[in-house]
Parts: sequence; structure tokens; C-alpha cells
Amino acid sequence: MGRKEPEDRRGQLLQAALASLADTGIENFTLAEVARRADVSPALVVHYFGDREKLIEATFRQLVERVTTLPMRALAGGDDPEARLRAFVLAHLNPSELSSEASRAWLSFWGMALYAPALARLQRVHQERMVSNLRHELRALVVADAVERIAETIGALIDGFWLRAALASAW
Amino acid sequence: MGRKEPEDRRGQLLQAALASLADTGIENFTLAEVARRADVSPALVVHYFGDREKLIEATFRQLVERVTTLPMRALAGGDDPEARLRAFVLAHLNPSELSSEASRAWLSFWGMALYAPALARLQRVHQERMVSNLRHELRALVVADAVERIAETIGALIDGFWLRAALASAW
DNA sequence: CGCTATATTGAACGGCTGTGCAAGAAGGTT
DNA sequence: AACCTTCTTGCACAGCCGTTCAATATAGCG
Repeated sequence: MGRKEPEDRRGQLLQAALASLADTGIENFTLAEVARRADVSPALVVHYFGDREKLIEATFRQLVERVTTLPMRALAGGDDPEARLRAFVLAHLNPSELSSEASRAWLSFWGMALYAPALARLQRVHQERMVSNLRHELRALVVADAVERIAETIGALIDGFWLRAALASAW
Repeated sequence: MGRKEPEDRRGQLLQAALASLADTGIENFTLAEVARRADVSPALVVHYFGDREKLIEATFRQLVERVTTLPMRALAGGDDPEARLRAFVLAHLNPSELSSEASRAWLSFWGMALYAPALARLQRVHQERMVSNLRHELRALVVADAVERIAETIGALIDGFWLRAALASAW
């Protein structure tokens, strides 16, 4: 026993965790399963994450980051507000993300956020940031009164399509 | 032991199951918990439903029925297509349903549908029926080419708001 | 009243889970 | 070489889970 190479164990455990979540669901998300996927003993997972709950939290934190990357990049370029808005929305609907592990794992995320305060906070921040970005772009495009409602509607619409894309992979 | 009164045991078990699902989530959905809520032994739950999986299935079937009732009623009355469409959409967004057990349990439904074929079928039928109803009303309101896209968009929008309403109860 | 079908339970089971602990292996540092 | 820290494991354990089974009580029917 002992260490081998300086691999990024934490990172590859998170990757295994996300994969496990995406293709067996939260109900079969166990330390043993994650460990098996990473070809490692369950005790090691505890060593790195403390306990199951913290592993789940870390997994979802990673998931949020991964999903956020593209839309944020879309928001950076260009000086046309409408183009930026379009790019932002489309980045959320990017098929390669929509059909990936991410969208399927995300369903579990939603399902757990109701019962784990830490996940609820994570989810709320993510959603709030998205709507806030929408608001910002919309201010240059529509009358002030409409900004809030439109931002929230677009937000809901994005989540709705995201949801349906994830569900469609079950058919 | 033995029977007491001719209560609708199956019905009250389903009610307990839905309540348990809504306020502890799928992860803590156990036969023991459902039995406890109905003040009954776990073995009795098995007696009525066979096994945990079938109980879950029956619970979600009941949930779908419950959620479907109002929108269907809205579709029945009136002869103005636009009014019917509005009523249909609003029925889905009915606050008393949106903030109920139903919406919270529904998150678990979505989360499990990916991994349980029976639930996937249930979900698909439900969604297909909703979009189909939307299409039907839209045919009288917009040009034919637009029907499909609008129906699917409204569908996604409804699910999006439904989702956000459920999540909001965690804040 | 006896018979049968249904309702209901307690007890027992094997299985899997998350976690704790002690110990060993290996790299880094002095 | 000695030491410390980190990585990694096997093992053990208590706890809960879903499910089975035999036993008992009740209701309805003949």
C-alpha cells in the first residue's frame, strides 16, 4: 500500500461520483459504488471527503462549475447586448451539455436540494446568478418594467428545456 | 390483530407515502417510514403493494392523477379556444398545487424517472398528454407551422415554473 | 356455528450501508 | 538514516433496510 503517483485523487473521485450519480441515480449513490468506479477502497473516499454528505456536496459544487463555464464565457465577448443575451441562452441549451452526464445528474441535484440546506444554498446561488445575468442584459433591450418578469421567464424556460432534455434520455 | 374497520388502507398508505416523499425526499423513503406515518407495520405495506418499487410506482401514479385533475377540468368548459388555453395553463400553475406536497414530490419523480422504466413511461405519457392538449388548442389560434414549437415551449415553460416553485419552498 | 379469505402483526433473515480504527507503504524532509 | 506526513487499505461493527414467514384476529358467508 501507500501512495503511487501524484494523481489528482480528489478530482478523479469527483469524476467517478458524478458519473455514478448520472447513470445510477441518487438512490444507488453509495461510497462503495463511487470507490469501485475509481478502483479504490471506500475508506479512501471517506479520507478525502469526510462523509457521504460532504461528497455529495462537493460533487454538486463541481457540477455547478462545469455547467456555468460555457454561459459565462458567452457573456464575456462582444458588445452587442442582444447578441450576448442570445449567446448566453444558447450556451445553456448547448446540446453537448444537455445530453451529457450533467443534465442527468442535475435531476438528482434538484431532487436533493429540498432536503439538504447546503445544496439548497448552492442551487439558489446558481439560479440567482443566472437570473441576474439575464436582467443585466435585458436592461439594455426592454423597458425597465419588463426586465424582471422577462428575466424570470427566460430562466424558467431554460430550466424547463434542460429538464426535458434530461428526461428525454430516459426514453 | 386482524381487521378493524373497512377503512381504505391502500388509499391511506398512498397518502402516507406521498407525504413522506414530499417532506423527506426519495432518499429517506422507506417502507418503515411510510408504515410509521400510517401507524401500521411495515409488513402491511408489503402486503398491499408487493414491494418498495411497486409502492413508489403506485404513489407516482396517484400523484399524476392528482395533478392532472384541475387542468383537465379547465379544458372541458367554454367554447373560446384562447380562454380554454389560458385556463389550461393557469390550472397547471395553480398556487395551491404549486406550493403543495405535489410539487415537492414531483422533484423526486423526475429524479427517479431516469432509472425506473415504469416511472419513465408514466412521466412520458403525462408530458405527452399535456403537449397534445396544448397542440389541440393552439391549432385554432396560430398558424399550423407554429403549433408544434409553441406547444413544446409552453410545456417546457410550465415545467420550469413548476420546478422553481418547488425549489423555492426549500429557501 | 364452522369455513374461508382477508387483514395484520412480530420476529427473524441476510445484505448492504456508512464509518471508525489500526496498520502498512511510500514520498518528502532533515 | 531517521522521521514525519500523507496515502491507502482491510477489517470490523452497529444500524437500517426490504422481504419472508408463520401465527393470529377478524369479517363475511354458508
